[in-house]
This record gives sequence, C-alpha cells and structure tokens, in this order.
Amino acid sequence: MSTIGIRVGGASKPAGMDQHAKGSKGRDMGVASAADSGVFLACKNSSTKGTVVYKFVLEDGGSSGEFTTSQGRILKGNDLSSGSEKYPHLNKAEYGDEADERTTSQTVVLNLSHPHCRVSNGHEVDKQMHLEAMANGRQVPPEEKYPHSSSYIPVPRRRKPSGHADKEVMAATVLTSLSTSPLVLTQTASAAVPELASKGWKDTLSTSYSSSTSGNWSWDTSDQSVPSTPSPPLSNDANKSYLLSSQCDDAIEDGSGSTHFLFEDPIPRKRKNSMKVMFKCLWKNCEKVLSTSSGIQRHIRTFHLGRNCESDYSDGEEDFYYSEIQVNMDSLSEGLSSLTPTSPTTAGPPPIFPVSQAAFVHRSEPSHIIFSGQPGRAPTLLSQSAPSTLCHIRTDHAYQATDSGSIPMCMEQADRIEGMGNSQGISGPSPADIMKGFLGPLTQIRTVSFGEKKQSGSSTNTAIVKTSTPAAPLPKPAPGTRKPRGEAKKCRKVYGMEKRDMWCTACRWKKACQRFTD
DNA sequence: TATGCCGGGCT
DNA sequence: AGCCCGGCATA
Repeated sequence: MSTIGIRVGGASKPAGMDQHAKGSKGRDMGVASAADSGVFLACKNSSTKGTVVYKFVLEDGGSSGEFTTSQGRILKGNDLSSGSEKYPHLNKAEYGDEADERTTSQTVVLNLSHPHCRVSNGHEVDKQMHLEAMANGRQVPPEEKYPHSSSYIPVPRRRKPSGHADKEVMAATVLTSLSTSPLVLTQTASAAVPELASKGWKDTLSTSYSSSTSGNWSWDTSDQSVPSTPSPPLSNDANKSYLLSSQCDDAIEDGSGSTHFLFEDPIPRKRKNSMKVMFKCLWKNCEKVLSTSSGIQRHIRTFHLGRNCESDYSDGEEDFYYSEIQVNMDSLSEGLSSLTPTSPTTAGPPPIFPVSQAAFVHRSEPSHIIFSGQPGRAPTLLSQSAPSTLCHIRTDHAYQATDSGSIPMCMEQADRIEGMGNSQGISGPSPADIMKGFLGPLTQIRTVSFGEKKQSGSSTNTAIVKTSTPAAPLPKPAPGTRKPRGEAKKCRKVYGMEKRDMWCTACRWKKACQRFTD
C-alpha cells in the first residue's frame, strides 16, 4: 500500500502518514516535495498488497475541491472533516484561515485502486491515475490488493465497472483544482481526460498502456527495466531516489507480488508483435498459462510444490515444470491480449539454481520438459547427477566382495559431494578430488564405471561420472596412500611362482589376496 | 628387490 | 565379469 500525502500550501511532510499504511511493512518509497509550488507529495510504499492510498492534506481550507467517496458521498472543501478526526495529529497550525478547527487538518484518503502513481519531479501524482475518492478507513478489498512499485502502479485484476470512472474523473478534477502547481494541474487534467492528455506525455506512454472507455490505465511493472519502455519525464533527484528505491523494492518483491499480479491480471498493453511467449504449466491436470517465467514459477512453487508463496526462494525446480509456448495474441481474447511478455526479470540470464534437478528425476513429472530457453542446461547432466536411490557396494571383482573397505554411501552424502563439485566451477578441484578429500582415512573408495570405455572419455566426463558415484562414504586414506600390506602370507609365497595355478584368483590377477586375508 | 595390490585395459 | 598387467608402495 502506498500513501501519498499531498499538502497544498506547505512543504513539510505530514506527520503520521505511516498510520495509513496499516499492516504494512512500511517502506518509505520516497518523499518528494516542491516547496515552491506548494505541493507536497510523499509516497509511501509497503509490501502489503493493497491499494494505494493517497492522503491529501488540504492546507488550503478554502479550496473548492470535491472528493467523491466510495459511497458516493461528495466531500467538499470544508466537508472533509473525517480526515481530521482520524488524523488529529496533523498539524492544524499549518492551515490557514480555517474557521472550524475540525477542518483545519483535512485529510482525505483517496483509494487509488489502480493509479499510475508516477511521481514526477515531486509534483504530481500521475495524471493517469484513477482516483477513487473515499472516506478514511475504508477497508481495501482483498482482490484489489496487489504489490507494486511506487513508480508504476498496475491495474488490478478486477476493475470496477465504468461507473467508477466518473468518480475517478471527479477526484482527478479535485486534484487539479487543489494544486497550485502548473505541472500538477496539467497532468492531473490529463488524467481526467486521457484522450486529451498532453501529447508529450501520451506519446511516451503510448507503448506501455492502452486506453479503454473505462479509463483503465496501467503500467507493466515488469517493464521498468526495459529500456524500450517509455517513461514519463523524470528529472529531479528526489524522483530519482524515489525510483531507485522503488526498483529496489521491486527487486525484493519480484516474483512474489508484482509478477503474480502481472500474470493473472490482464493488462492492456500495446503490443508490437502478435506472437507472444507464454509459459504453460506442465503439471498434471494443470493448464495454467502465464505470460512470464517468474509467474509460472511462482504458480508452480505455490500451487504444485506447496511452498510458501511469500517466500521468493527458488531452487529452480519450477523450471522443469513449465514450458515456453508461442501464442498468437491475435487469436486470443481481448483480455489475454493484454498479457505482458516475458518480464525483464526473466529475460536476463537464467538464475543459477543449486543442484535440485535430482528432485525432478524423482518426481513423476511430464516427460516433455522444455528447458525454457536455457541451452546450457543439458538434460544429460540431469540424468547423470541424479543420485541413485540405492546405496550399493561396488567392487571391481568378485574376489573383492568380501572386502570390508567398501561401504555404502548414502544419497545425502553423495548429493553433498555432488553439490560441492558443482559449486567449484571449472577451475576448481575436480569432484573426484573433492570426493577423495571428503573421505576419511580408513576405507577405500571405488568408483563405479558407467561404461567400459570410461577411460577413453575426457577427464571432465570421468570426473562427472565419478562424482555421481554413490559409493563408499567413509573415510579413505589420502590419495596415494595404500592399505597397509597384510602380515599374512599370500598365495605367491605359499605356493610360489611354480604353482601359480594354485593361487587364488586375486593373487593371480595381482589383486589383494582373497585366500590369505589379514 | 620381492611382494602386495591398486588402477585400469582388454575381451 | 573375467582376465591381465603397469606401476606404485611397502617390507
């Protein structure tokens, strides 16, 4: 929830603004003020998925502004007493010649359910915003609660009917009348009549929103980092810091709120290409199609993996449960046509996920896995890295079956070693070396051969094969050290070279004697 | 140096 | 898997 306080005639931040952000985490998104223009804007952003609430402190008690409340009540000028009752802490002294003390601190909370709260130059609330003037204390409907950045406030999923627009227009008109800043006035006026918006503004915005008769406007929050996305003119430092903080906030909340909003809420948006990349959930009996990978990941994480939706942690497992699909947007309905393409958060390099592919192997997942345009992720690695569910003893030869040195390695340990190997990178020690170092001094470790020609392969492949060996976990002597020679006589000594045929097989094969063990 | 045997190649 | 051997460590 964002709270913007607009103080007409003053330049100081209204006190107690945070109290509007009830239940929020209360991140300050920035405060912009223009003392010269007499307009004060303070934008408060919190992670609470809710409606932006603008608090207008009318220092100009004589202003003729009107606010249409959600109940249809029109709050005029001095009639805005409800705010003063709820926010008595506001400094009434800042008000001018207001006769009634109750109205000296006039606060109106405007429920901007889907405004484009672009605070530009610290002067304005974006002219495109929809103002739902409302009385204080109105509970925001849950369906209207969406996370957003303060720089871009997207349109919620369910918009109110067109009858809403009138209120919005009225509220915008009030803003216009209340503001003495020419800039605010101009831009607010354009909010009231989008079709007549100043060309400069609209031109820059034309590619990021589309208009409708209901006056619904939106920005795709995911487009903030897209260079091609136009943005309203921003110049002053206050706004810069504002945007910086807002983007930072987006980064924090990315994948949790904004993406969720983006993919489940059709957002009118001008598109240049009819073909869109969509992401389809491959989970059984789930045909969910979202427009961004982060959204589908979140969907999978939340609905299929049963993970906490509040947690943005992703181990990448969701990657394997969805696929990219090309969608001809022209064939889609109007609502779908507004879905946004892949968000910039997913347009970049794929996130580096820890070794979790194994989880996929063990799940009965769709077989037609598409790696979401991540060519570097070879399926072969998946299968190779998949730990065996069986911990078995591996001996090279039958005569070694009685060797007590080979001890099963549990899967967990194998995975740990595997992960270590992966984290080392190419230049690091080979997984095999790590494995050796990991093992202790008492037991041997034998590698499992996945093919008789394993030696002919490259060293890298060999290392991989060895890494996935679920072999003996117990300590092994450091590389190069051997098991101490047994004290017992061996076949060679007993029978001599002349009777080599009497040797045990192991001795004949120059292996550890199986007959005369220590 | 002889011995034990590991690691690995070949079939 | 069975067989074999190069090579290393150790006695």
